[in-house]
Order: sequence, then structure tokens, then C-alpha cells
Amino acid sequence: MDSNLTGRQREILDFIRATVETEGRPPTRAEVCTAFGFRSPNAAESHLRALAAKGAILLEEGRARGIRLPDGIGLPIVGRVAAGSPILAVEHVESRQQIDPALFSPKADYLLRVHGMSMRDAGILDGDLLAVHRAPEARVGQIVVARVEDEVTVKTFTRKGNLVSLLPANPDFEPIVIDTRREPLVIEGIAVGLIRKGMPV
Amino acid sequence: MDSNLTGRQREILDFIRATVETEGRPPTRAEVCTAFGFRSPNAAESHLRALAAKGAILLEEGRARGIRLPDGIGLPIVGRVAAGSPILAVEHVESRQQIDPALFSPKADYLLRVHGMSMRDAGILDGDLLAVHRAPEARVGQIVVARVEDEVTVKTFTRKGNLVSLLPANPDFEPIVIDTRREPLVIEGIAVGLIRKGMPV
DNA sequence: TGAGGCACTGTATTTTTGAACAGTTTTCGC
DNA sequence: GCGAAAACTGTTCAAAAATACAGTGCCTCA
Repeated sequence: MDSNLTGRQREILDFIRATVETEGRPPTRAEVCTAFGFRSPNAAESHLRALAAKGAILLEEGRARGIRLPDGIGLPIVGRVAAGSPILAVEHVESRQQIDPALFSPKADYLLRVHGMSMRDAGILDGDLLAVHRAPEARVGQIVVARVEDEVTVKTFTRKGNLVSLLPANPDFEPIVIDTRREPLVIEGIAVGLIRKGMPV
Repeated sequence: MDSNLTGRQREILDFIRATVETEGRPPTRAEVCTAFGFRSPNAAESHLRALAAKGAILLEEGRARGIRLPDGIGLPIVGRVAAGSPILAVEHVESRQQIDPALFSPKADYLLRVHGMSMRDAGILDGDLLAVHRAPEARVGQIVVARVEDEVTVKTFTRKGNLVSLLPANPDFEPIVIDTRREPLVIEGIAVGLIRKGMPV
């Protein structure tokens, strides 16, 4: 939806987003012009048309500031991940949650629904939404989302040379040890926070 | 700031908030008129003036939809609560967090910063932000924020007749038992969710 | 009881915006 | 080096929006 934009169109879209964020309303054509130094309102107009044609924005005709940003997208909630497909593939997105990614730091890229109790002692329970920042690498001690043999798992990351250990936080579970010379280990991201909706009764 | 508004002014302000929420931009005078059935744009105009005079909104003159809502306040984060003062007293509010209260259900009224590990086995750790819905009563099994002898504590609520037990979720801690005929027990709210910002390293 | 604030009607005028029409320059794939 | 899309300039005009001015009815409070 957002991907096939030209560089300039992306800049314009970012400006619209920023304006909505900081001023609480979309910009006018004229405001786009001053922001980018255009001398003709039609420069803005045609960019908006292009963005609307690509579905990046919606234009309501005849209304002042009639630019709509297609819905508050929010963070995707990723459920069970099928083997061999990327974690953010559409079929894994259960729903979306309207949350500011910058609530966490570094920013969260998605929320992973946690299955099982293997991280219980780290206060990560079954059903929790783990806020994950996409990152290809991790430091020792960080809680990571990793993919091992096409299984997505949440564990604490440690490493000794080529030997990576993924540690559970629950004595009922066994660590996963991987020799990275033989088996590939894909870090999908690092945990940056957690959201629990509702409390177990 | 928000309190000394007339009934009608409050309605108008709520409408403005709703419009920003659903449409992503503030309403025009004309839109206020149609929403309330006014026949004169000046009805809207004077209400906006009144709201601006009371600081409930900011008006930018000469701009279409030039209504600004003074910043999204968000949920208060309550830190340590001093003895004898209400939990939402200003001096307890560490800061505020821009989160939709309706993320949780029932809605969260504030976020309580958790101190200590007495609820560890319920996945509630030191430093977590507990989303709390204000409620004067609780059902057995719910995790509550309670005030006992001027101490604010988070525990699981149980009751047998006049005997209320507040159970920790950690064997290192002792339950608190209260005879409600003798000691008063104030339920400040029930836990409806949890947010953890950052992960222990 | 009458002065003042609130909540409106009604009309008019100016700005701000959106949007159409007609062109020019640049970039880039082919 | 041709042609098309992208990225603009410049001008114009009508609709949308802000805003001023002149009133009316109702309620409250002194």
C-alpha cells in the first residue's frame, strides 16, 4: 500500500503525517507548497492526486483540509507464524492495535502474541503481547524473538563463540543450543516491552 | 481547565474531540452547526470563542479548521502514593502516557507503577505499569489495587464473609487478612492490564 | 425587576481552500 | 535521442470557511 511511491511522494506523505501529528489536522495545498518551496498550488495538488490514486491517502472533494490518512494502522499483532514465511506476512497478522510505536524504546515494530509459559519467570505469560523491535542481531542477555528450525520462539539470548544458547525463563523448559556454523539462527527482533490486556481470573 | 464549562460548551468540546478522533481533523463552524442543528454559523462561532476564552481549545485565526485541542493528556502514571491522600492526587502523578484508555476493557483510568515483586508469579514485576480501572468493589479472584492502613498494594482479592484476604503471587510474601468489621478496606480499582516498557537486561 | 450571561437566529463580507486549465523542465527506461 | 512519467510554474475561479454585525428569548442572581 505504501511501497510503490516515488521518493517525492513519500516525502509529501511524511509531511502530511507529521502535520496531522503536530497540528492535529491535515495540511492545505498551500501549506504543502510552503513546506516544500513550491510556487504553484498545482504542484501540491498533483502530488495529492498521485497519492490518492495509489491509495496512500483519501481525498474528500470540496472540503478544506480534506485529506484522510487511511485508518490509524497501529501496530500489527502477530499470532502463530507458519513455517518458512516471514513473520510480518499478512496471514500472520491477527489484528492491529492502535498504539504509538514510540511508547517503547527502541520503537516497537509489531506485537507478538506469546504462546506458552517458557518465559514465565521473566513475567511474560501465555497470551501476552510482546512488543518487538525488528533487529537482525542481539546482545547477550536480551530477550529475543528468534526463528529456529522454522519455529518462532521467545527466549533470552546468550552466546559463546559460535554457540548460541536460547534460555527459557522457566525450569520446566530446556535451553535451545545452536551451533551457528551448522544451523542458521534468525533473530527476528528484540523484546522492548509488553502489553497484557486483561488479567487472568 | 476543563471543569468550568457550561453544559452546552462541554457538548461542543466533546463533539470537537470526537470529530478529531474519527475524521482526523477538527470540524468547521458549519459542521458544528449541522451536528447540533444550529441555523446560524454564529452560534458555533460564539461557542468556540467561549471555549477558547476558557482555554479549552485554541483558535488559530484565519485558517480553515483552525481549532487546536490542547495536548492529548493521556493516562496519568501514578508513582508512590503518600499516606492519607487520594491516589490520583496531582503530587502522585509521575508523568503521563499517551495511550488510549480503551485499549483495555473495562477502560483503564490510570497506570500504577508497581513496586516490589509480591505479584511476581502473576507476571507483574517491579517497575511495570499496571493499568487500573477505578472501582469501589471487586470480585473474588480479581487482582486489585487496595489501600490497607494507608499503604497502597496490588494483590489478588478473595473474601469469606467479613474476612477479606489479599493474596500475593509470590511465596516469599504473606497474605494480608482484614476483618472488614474492624479495619476499613478501600479498593482503589481493579487491574485490567499491564504495560512493560523495556526489558530487564 | 432589571442587568447580564448564555444560547441562539439571520445576514453579509472577506479569506482561505480546492480545483481546473495550460504549459515547462527533468529524469529515466528503452 | 525518443517518449512517457514525474515534478513542477503560473493563472484563474468557485466553493468552503472564518468572521463581523445586528438582533431575540431565556434564565439567574442581586
